Amino acid sequence: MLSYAASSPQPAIASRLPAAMPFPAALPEEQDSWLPPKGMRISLGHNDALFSEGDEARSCYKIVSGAVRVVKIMADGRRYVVDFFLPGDLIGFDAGSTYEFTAEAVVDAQLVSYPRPRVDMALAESPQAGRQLLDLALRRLAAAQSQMLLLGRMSAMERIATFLLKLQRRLDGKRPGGRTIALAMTRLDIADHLGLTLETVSRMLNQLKRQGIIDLPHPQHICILKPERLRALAVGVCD
Amino acid sequence: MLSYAASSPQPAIASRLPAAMPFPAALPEEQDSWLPPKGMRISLGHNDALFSEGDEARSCYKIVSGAVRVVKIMADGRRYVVDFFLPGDLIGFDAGSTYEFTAEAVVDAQLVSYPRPRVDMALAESPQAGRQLLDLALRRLAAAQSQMLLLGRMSAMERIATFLLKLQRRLDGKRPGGRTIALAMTRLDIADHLGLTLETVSRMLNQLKRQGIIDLPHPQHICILKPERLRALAVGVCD
DNA sequence: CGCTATGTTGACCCGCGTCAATGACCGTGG
DNA sequence: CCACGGTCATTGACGCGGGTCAACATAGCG
Repeated sequence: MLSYAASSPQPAIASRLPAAMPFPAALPEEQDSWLPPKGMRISLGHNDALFSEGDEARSCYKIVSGAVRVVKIMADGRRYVVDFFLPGDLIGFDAGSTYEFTAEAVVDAQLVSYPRPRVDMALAESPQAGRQLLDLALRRLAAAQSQMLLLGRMSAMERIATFLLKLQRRLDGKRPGGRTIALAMTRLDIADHLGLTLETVSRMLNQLKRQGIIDLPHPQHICILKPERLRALAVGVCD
Repeated sequence: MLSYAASSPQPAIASRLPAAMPFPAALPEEQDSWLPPKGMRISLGHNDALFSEGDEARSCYKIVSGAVRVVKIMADGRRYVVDFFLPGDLIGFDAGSTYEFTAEAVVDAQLVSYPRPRVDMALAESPQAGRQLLDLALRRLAAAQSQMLLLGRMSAMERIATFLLKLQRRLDGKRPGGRTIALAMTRLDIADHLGLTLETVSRMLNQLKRQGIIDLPHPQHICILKPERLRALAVGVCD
């Protein structure tokens, strides 16, 4: 069983220039015009923690660049990656008084922080602000439910195929047309998100490559050659 | 692979008297005082569908008595039970214009329906109504996330133990003190909720019985004899 | 009473986890 | 520029947890 050394708990405030930026800069993705106009800028380095399970929830954050993963960890070190957050995504708005999971930068990332009192004020003022936040929560809930179907009932190959397609659609909104996915996360991150092991993820990806369905020019770059076959695999048409 | 014959799609409006009522009558569980005062009463018989995936979302519902399961079904018949809903619970409030899963009565059930236009009106009027609905959505989201950890990373025994403890806590709020859980759902329902098979659920329950941790006086009744040992199993202390 | 739905139990097997060895890549310092 | 060490990915061998299949038990229910 793996255990994960907790990286330094305090966020690295020191600014860094991201060397390689696998994800494009933010577009105004989610409807969050209701947020307070200006928040404090935060820079995180590779694997830095933004907050940890149990921390007092002081702020919520919007990703500007890079990528963040949200993880839950069991007592014995088993890890589950609840979700990956990309530029434009809002994170931590669903916490009560305390965060119930840990957030870490997958790669160097820039965020904007919105103190919760400020957010609550904005919610109290604008009637449709609450509505938009509710809609966001409901979208997250729907996504969580289809992830439960994936974890509960899909084979390894179906999970991988579903993940790749979903990731492509997400990135397509930002940088449309690209058939090549620039992966920010490692095989282990993907495995912990899909309820698999990193070996299984690697095997499935290379099996897809051998079948000519995807290409792997670089470990972190996945090129989808035959989306329709991937779609068939995601629905369970065998091999 | 099992396939599930779709029961008659239209809800059985004909009233029935529930013969055995495994769940107690509703208490004012969730804070939903903001709901319109009176909604239409609905009675469902065993396995009747309340609504199906793809139906136009006209209403949301509150369970008065009985139990309802919410399921997602894959093209080839694989099934996942997203959640079970007990008296006091609100169902269908998270739908967009159309339901994205099917709701069926586990046992005979009574519900109250609230037409969505009526609900939207209540939301527009009261400022804290929206806040309470948001809180409800966020509680559901948190529950979904811990279910993902269960599905992605827990062994069969850990899933069963976690499920039993969670179910007991839920029922305890309504009928406190009881060490015996009156199960409304079958082994298949439980299996489809935990990402297992009905045989595995049966084996694990009987293994717990052999170890003296629970008793099974009747297939639908589970008596928790040693909650602390169950709690240990849920966290992963082996056997 | 028999019919049907549900639950139990055993035998077998396979998909994926586990363990281990090797390879590719990258930043760092000599 | 290259040697070195660390991280990540790949690949193979092997085993096990839980899925699959099948037989039988039990319990409501007409």
